[in-house]
Amino acid sequence: MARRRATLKEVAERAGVSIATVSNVFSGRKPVNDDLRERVEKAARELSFQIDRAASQLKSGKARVVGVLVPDLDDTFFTSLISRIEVMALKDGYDVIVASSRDDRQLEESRLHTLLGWRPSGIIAVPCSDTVPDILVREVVHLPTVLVDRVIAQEAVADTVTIDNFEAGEIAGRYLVEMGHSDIVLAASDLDVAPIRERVRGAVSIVQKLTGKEPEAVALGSNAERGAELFAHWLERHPLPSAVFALTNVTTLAVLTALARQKIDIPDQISIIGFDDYTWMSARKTALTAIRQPVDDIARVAWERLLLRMEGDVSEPTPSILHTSLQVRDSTRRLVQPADGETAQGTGEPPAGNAAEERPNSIH
Amino acid sequence: MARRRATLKEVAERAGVSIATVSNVFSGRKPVNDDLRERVEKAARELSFQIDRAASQLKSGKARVVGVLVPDLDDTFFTSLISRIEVMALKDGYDVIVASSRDDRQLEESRLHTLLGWRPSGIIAVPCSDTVPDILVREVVHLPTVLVDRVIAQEAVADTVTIDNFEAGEIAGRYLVEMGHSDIVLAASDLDVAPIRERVRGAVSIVQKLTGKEPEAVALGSNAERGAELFAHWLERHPLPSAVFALTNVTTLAVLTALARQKIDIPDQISIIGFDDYTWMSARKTALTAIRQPVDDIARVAWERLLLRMEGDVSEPTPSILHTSLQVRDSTRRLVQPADGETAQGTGEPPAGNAAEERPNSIH
DNA sequence: GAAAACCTGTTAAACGTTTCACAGTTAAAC
DNA sequence: GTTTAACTGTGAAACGTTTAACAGGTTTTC
Repeated sequence: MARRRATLKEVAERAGVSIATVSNVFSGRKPVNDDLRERVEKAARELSFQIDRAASQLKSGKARVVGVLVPDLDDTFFTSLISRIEVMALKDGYDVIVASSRDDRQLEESRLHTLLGWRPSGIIAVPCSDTVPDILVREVVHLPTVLVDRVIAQEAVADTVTIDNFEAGEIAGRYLVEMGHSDIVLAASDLDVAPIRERVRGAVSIVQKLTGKEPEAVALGSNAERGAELFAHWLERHPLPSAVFALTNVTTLAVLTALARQKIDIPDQISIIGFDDYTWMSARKTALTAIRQPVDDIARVAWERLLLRMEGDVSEPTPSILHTSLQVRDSTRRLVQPADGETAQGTGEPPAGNAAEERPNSIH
Repeated sequence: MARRRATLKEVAERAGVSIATVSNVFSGRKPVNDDLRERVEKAARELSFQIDRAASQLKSGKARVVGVLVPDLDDTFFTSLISRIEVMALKDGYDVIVASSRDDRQLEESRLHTLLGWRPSGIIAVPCSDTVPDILVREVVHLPTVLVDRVIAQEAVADTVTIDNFEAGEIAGRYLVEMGHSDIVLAASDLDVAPIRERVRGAVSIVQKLTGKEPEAVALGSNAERGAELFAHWLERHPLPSAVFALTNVTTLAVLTALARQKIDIPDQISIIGFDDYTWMSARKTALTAIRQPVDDIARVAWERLLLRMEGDVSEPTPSILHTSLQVRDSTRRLVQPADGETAQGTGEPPAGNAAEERPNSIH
């Protein structure tokens, strides 16, 4: 059915010029006289012509595509990342091919393989585990690659953009301790993932240092519903901790769901620090205190590094480590019980209780 | 830097066969003897060869790519859609190219244009307005196209997958009336968008029919933060309505944010029905009653139709209209004031007040 | 046992671009 | 007024595949 798409040749004939000229009009790599250019543009319009990327790419070897691989397209953190990368890529004239590994190492390899079939100019990948996929390790020499988020920055064979996960754990841990908490649970997704381990390490080390107690880490996976069940189950067999620090946005959701189901009040019965910062977190009566990842910056830095590489930079792999901040809202309650010793007056900013301070500390 | 990627020719030489044979091994379109096939596969592995899609596509004219265009990659509804489409596409051997129009008609045209440059086998598009972009209208003859969500099913030139927006409005409106509400506000995003208009029409008509009152529709745009401001502003100059029906997930967020900031209690001071169904909606003490769109089904139906078209089906454009359901949770309170007349006993399912019934109706 | 049919592999011609080398033509330089 | 340089346009050769047409060799068929 239907007529084939127009080609350079047809446009050239219609405009009465050579195909090289038409190509020049479209690629802009050589100047073309104004009237000729107009003739060409008119002809192209009439045939609703558009350059065939496959042919263009085959001949020029240049792709103007970047592949983006993430572990999960249902996780807002990754889609925010993609959203921002897409904007910047467009600005610089690149298209984006998206692939999801669904947290499966094998699928990851295979998705990466197809991605490479596009001969992309670059790859931005969030590996699903902290071991960089073999196929990427091999390609990294030829192909600009930026690894984001789930990477061990020091070990990486390519540029990396990560947050300071240890610090993130520390910030949350310190804040909780300053608010008088010491009976703290860490809602982790998966302890096999390096960044999560780091967050745990950070939180554990500071809490231990300041209070002598060691927070327990619970693994809730990366599905909110399942996580909620796991956490509910955990709650059944343990006394209620005074605070939970959720280590990912999914576990934040899992914890909140479980607590909501059991009608446990936040922050009166339990304090919460969440992870990531999304609109829904403040669209609640008790707005959520959370560790904010600078998604915009992560995306920007990742794109900038990739662009640099695609433009030919061959310097040593650079790790970029960005910093998180604590978004203080209402979900963390100051414990009134006497602090043990001087520990609560730790380092860092003052307990910054703007919102937290205001709320009545009554327990009902 | 670094060696070029291997080509068919190099693999052929190394395996001591012709390039046609290598091609056959990879495309599987002609059988190849086992020992030869093994030789080829070995050679390919050693050179880490992979078919060049550009060349393959140029020659064969077949792309095995579909373009997916959505208005906003930060909107979970669209990313869920993409996520599901990606899974199914992969299963059927297609890759996905994602583009976002950022709700901008002009950008939409241009993104669509680049998408077409890939010579995709098909397009799934969520237009940003209800007028189908010119470029698509022209292409629809050549190119399998499925229009999703923001379309007027009856007028479309291509297959469409939508929900019954009028019905969605009715369901929410009827439920609110049955719960005793008549002073209702509709939190719309943009009244220029057909589906939103339909939702408004549905809600207005049923509420008017059952109570004689006409709900007011407020336009809050498609950015949650801005929407929250607009709604807060609206709240300042109007008496508090007894219920709000938010017509999109973003306006749901906007309304909740505004209410949270003003410390207006849900459902004691105001009842809410949200739109879409996401984890965060039930991860709250007062879980949100909401109109649930069958995202899975929408994605599935869209993909199935597209696949059919890509396989050569040339029948008339089919509109698929899916149905929403009300997810009753705790954010809608039963009003105790005497119902005006018999109106509240309308049609449809009983006021189904499982969760809503339980909560104390005290106003504090 | 010859003809037909079937396998399996090869040769070579595209596909629609980009881009190099070149050819006119005009402008600048001396 | 000739030589150089600068500008614009064209011809034609790739790029790495797919695929029709064909060529042997083996098997089937009558």
